[in-house]
Amino acid sequence: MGTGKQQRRGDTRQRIQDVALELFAEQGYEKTSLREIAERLEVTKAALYYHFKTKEDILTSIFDDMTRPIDELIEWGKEQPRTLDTKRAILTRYSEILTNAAPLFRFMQENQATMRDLKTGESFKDRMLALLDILRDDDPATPMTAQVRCFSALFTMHGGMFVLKDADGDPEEKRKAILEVAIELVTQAHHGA
Amino acid sequence: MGTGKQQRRGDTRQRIQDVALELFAEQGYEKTSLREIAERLEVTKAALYYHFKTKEDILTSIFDDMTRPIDELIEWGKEQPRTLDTKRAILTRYSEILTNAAPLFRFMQENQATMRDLKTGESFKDRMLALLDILRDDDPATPMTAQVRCFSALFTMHGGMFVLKDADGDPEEKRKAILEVAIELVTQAHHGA
Amino acid sequence: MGTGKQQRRGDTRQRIQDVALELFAEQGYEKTSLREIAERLEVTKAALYYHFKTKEDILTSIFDDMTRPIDELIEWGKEQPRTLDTKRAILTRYSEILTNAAPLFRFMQENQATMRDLKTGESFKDRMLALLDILRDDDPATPMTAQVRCFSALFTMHGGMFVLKDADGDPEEKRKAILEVAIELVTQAHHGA
Amino acid sequence: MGTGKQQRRGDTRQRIQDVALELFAEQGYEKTSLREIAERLEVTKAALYYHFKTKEDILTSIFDDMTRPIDELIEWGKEQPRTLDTKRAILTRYSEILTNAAPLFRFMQENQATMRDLKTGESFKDRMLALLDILRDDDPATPMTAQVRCFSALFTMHGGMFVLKDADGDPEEKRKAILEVAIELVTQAHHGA
DNA sequence: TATGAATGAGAGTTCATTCAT
DNA sequence: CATGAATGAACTCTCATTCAT
Repeated sequence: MGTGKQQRRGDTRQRIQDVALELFAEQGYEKTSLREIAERLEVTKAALYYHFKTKEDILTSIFDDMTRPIDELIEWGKEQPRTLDTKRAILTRYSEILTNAAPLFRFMQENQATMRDLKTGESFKDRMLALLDILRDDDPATPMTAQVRCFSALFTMHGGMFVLKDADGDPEEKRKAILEVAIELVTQAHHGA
Repeated sequence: MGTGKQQRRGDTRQRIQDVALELFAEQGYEKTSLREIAERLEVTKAALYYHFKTKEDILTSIFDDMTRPIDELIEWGKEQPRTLDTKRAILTRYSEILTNAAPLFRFMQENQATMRDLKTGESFKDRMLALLDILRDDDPATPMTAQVRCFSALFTMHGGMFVLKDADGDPEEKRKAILEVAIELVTQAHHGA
Repeated sequence: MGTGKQQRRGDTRQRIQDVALELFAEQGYEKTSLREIAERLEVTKAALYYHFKTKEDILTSIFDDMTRPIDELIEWGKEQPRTLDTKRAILTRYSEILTNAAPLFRFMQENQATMRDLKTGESFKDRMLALLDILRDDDPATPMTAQVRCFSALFTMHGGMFVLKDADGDPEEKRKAILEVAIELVTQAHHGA
Repeated sequence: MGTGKQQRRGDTRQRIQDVALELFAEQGYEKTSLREIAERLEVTKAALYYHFKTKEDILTSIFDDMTRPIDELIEWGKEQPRTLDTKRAILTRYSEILTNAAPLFRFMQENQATMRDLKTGESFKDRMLALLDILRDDDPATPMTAQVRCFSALFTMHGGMFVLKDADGDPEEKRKAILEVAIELVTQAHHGA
């Protein structure tokens, strides 16, 4: 209904990011060619290069926009006392972040090999470790199982998103169940288990 | 001398699989070219095609060899009563399988996007679901959290492998800690939590 | 402050030529992109097209400005008697022209393949032949060696510029030595050797 | 007459070098695309990559074959006494080398900007300097003009090839004239002029 | 006097794959 | 049991150029 090329002006950069993430998540980073992205947008490949310096740059730019909430969460977490309440809050907020940026996290989950040699991947790993640092206690007496529980909580949340995608049931209910289990894991760890 | 090309006769097929898995795990499936594999083996690309029909075929053959233990485990599990002991045994044996074929599972973990459109990937996913089916009870009254706990157990074991790779501590100890947490999760699920 | 964009007004055309010649001489014509030129000037590529019709046009314009002295020299030379003194004067003045427009001549020296299919290149070659015509005598009895000596004189002057650039010694002294040899070559030619 | 694809087997590498040099000399290195080379040979671009690792590698391989005579000449020259006879012999033999590999030297002459950032170019420059070192005397009292005469001799020979290409007269006669002038220049230099 | 946005053509390069020998 | 030679399709990326604003 008239939303043709007119409305597109000025938002091309954004549209590239959207379509790219869509395809990256759908097919993987390596298997998605710039030709595909361009075709789906009905622009030329060269147009992509007007807005982004390289293919990797497209991906990076998507991350930059979407990982800001995580950085804020980490910063906030670092300033809080290491209480169980803090940890619960971290997980709760992280669960929301995950939900809001689901395609991006699905992409990461499924393209770890690719992420590994992208600068962006490296920095994301650092963020995860920072979150882990907040969840677990630095006490050297902390048993190994407690550490396992903590990363298990994180993994459960990440994995849950797209595993339960296929399962039946209300998405919101599923999300809450995942969060609940994650919180429980961290709670046990907090109590030294 | 003597360990040169002489000894190599006849085991080329095996050597291709070894090197291929090594590289696939290291760099990802898409980013590993047949040229690289051939070069590292000091044979020509064409030689690979004598032993395998396609690139995908190399990967598939590796899986065929290595997933047999899982199939046996599933078959065994299906015939057992759905007791907690059975589930514990499943997890314990699965932990060993994972350890024995670590590079392969690391590969799967990091190349999910690739796995998705390989026939092999599909069938592996089926195996995972079969395992899940044994771990969780089919009772429709089973709460969602119980289901989450089950796949969380599986995810924890998968993820643990290469997350704890970087962490300090004795590998065997780490493996046991992971298994312990996984069993606990399934136990809770078994009790309807 | 004050030497910023303010002072630049109106001399953009000149600045483009300067930067372009700089880069053309440094990297060659083909390997210098308009993007580079624009970036170094902190303007957009499109701005270049406001001032010049094509890339080649930029180069041509530089030549037009800088080859005028040569045209004047040729014109002057044609009107003079073909004495040895005239030839000496030609070489002396040409040596000065070369020194004043060193980057341009370095560019030509090193980009002959490019020059060949530029209209400008063709016309420059004509100029060289015109100079040669003045230096050598048209007498059909002139031995081949005399002709060789004449173009050798020209070549020596051209090549000297950037060969001796690396050598040690005072630049002005080197220039004089080159001129001296060139004059000697033409002198010998003039005397029929 | 039956010299179709049959005869071509096994000499593809050589044919690529031949055609490449032909085109490089004709149009310049940058302006010659691999597509052109491939088309003229009636093979695909990929075939070129079977025989050579990169475009630059094609050029390098041509040089490797053709500069061997120069290396031998330099080696020979270094072992000789620095007499005038030696220098004359150097020039004479160099003149023959130049004639035999005329297209290559024409290419170098006209693509100096390109040569400059090729490893091959660097090493060729070294060879020229080595030749110069033999021609000129290391005596610090040697006047600048003597040095100029020496490189002028070399330049004259290089330049002569393709300048006199257009001129009228017997090629062999022209070559001899050039050689004569070059020898004279070096002779004068040798006598301290 | 310039810019922002885009294009079409083409570059060099790599890939999985084939097949006669 | 393997190689040498080649292909076709695709890739990422760069270029000179255009044009409405």
